[in-house]
Amino acid sequence: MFLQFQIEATSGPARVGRLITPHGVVETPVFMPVGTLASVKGVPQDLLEDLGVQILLGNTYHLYLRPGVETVRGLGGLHGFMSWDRAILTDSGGFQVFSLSELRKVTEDGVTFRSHLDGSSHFFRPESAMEAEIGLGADIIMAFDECTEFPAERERARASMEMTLRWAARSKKYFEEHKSEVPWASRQSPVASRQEGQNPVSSSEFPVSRSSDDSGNLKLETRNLTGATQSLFGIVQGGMEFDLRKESAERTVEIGFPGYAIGGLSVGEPRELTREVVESTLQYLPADRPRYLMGVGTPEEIAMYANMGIDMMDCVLPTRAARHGLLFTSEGKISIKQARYATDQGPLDPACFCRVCTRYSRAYLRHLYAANEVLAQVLNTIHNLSFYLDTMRRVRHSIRLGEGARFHSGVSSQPKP
RNA sequence: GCACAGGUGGGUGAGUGGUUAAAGCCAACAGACUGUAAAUCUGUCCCUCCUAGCGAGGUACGAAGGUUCGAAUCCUUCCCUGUGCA
Repeated sequence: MFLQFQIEATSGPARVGRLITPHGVVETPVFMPVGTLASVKGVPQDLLEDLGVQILLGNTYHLYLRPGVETVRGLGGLHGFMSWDRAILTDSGGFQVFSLSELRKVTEDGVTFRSHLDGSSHFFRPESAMEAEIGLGADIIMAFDECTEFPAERERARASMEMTLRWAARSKKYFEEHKSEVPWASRQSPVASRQEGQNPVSSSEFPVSRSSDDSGNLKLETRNLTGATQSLFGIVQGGMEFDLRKESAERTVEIGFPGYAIGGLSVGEPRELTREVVESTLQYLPADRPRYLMGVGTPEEIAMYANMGIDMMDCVLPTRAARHGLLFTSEGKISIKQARYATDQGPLDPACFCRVCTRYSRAYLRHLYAANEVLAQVLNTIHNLSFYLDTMRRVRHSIRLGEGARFHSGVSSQPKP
């Protein structure tokens, strides 16, 4: 097993650690920006590196539909395709079993989706999802699960959980038999750039040099990945039933994975219930493995869950909300479209030192949004991601200081001068 | 000056006798967004009042008159705009 998880400090249930993947180190607790279609909408990869992003999400279902797994594989897997040499995690498509409920049919064997792009029919089963995730070549891949809808009757939640468990075992079996087929197995990790020797922001432990060859193609340089494989994480389900969560956790752990995710949350339930389910589930997940809470949350929530012992989180909220004009700041949420900001010369968040807050006024950001300029989406997304990443930096810092139990969110937790 | 074509709510633009305070789109103003079918979606968008409702009044389709039980819609005159001809 290539993935290593080192816990460096703890504070109560919270821990700070390092997740060592084939494509670099991820400091945990971590917030992982979502790049469903091999792109964090609006933000180029070099900027993500500047922001300190160490791991990105991609989505198997979406990439399978377009551009297609074999296309991505042929271009060096996701890392090579999107020119991102840091870690990547792919979701299996399990969430789409939930979110595309109008377009799918679930059976024991798998799920038939009708493509939201062209209506064509596609069948996903644990084995084919694994095949796709192996082809995409992320560092961490997720088992194919059924994200149980909310609300769900207890018996429905149980049946769904049982199926996810069977699918988890099938996922693992297929993965173990085929994990050597990852695009970068016993080969070079393809990462491309046209500039030689210029990689000023890379924090990778495996420096990657970049150049183009005589044919003008991007030359694929290298980190040594000999023997490296992907890591498959299991996913706990069980609806909002505490005992089902416990059973799902224990039986998933029994199957055995290098990391465990808590899924099936943030599907419309009250936020307080989310917290209770997470809290009740965490105790059944092994302390020496990374714990990943899927689909969460607001800045306050990611700080809270990190302090409860969650190591990894992802959420579309910062990126989607940014594109819709909702910005997270140390003073709360700001809807930059509001008329009140039309002549506001102040920075978006006076306590934030991101490249947006240190350069542009609220009036300008509001204008960009109102004028429907693409730059509005870019700048708003950069700010929100910066705010989320700052939030996690502060959380990690406070855990190291033994203050993990304290509540931290974004720059507001910074001591005021 | 003559001949056509027009003048509708912030804009655009439907509507050509009653279910029209007047479609749709845009703008404007709010709100939502949590493993991305999301640069999306929802609401408000003439004024006043309240018991806040497919509520009550009042204004309103260039202007003024008229026909009609009833007019943005039909008629008359006037004003204005565009195009063509003088």
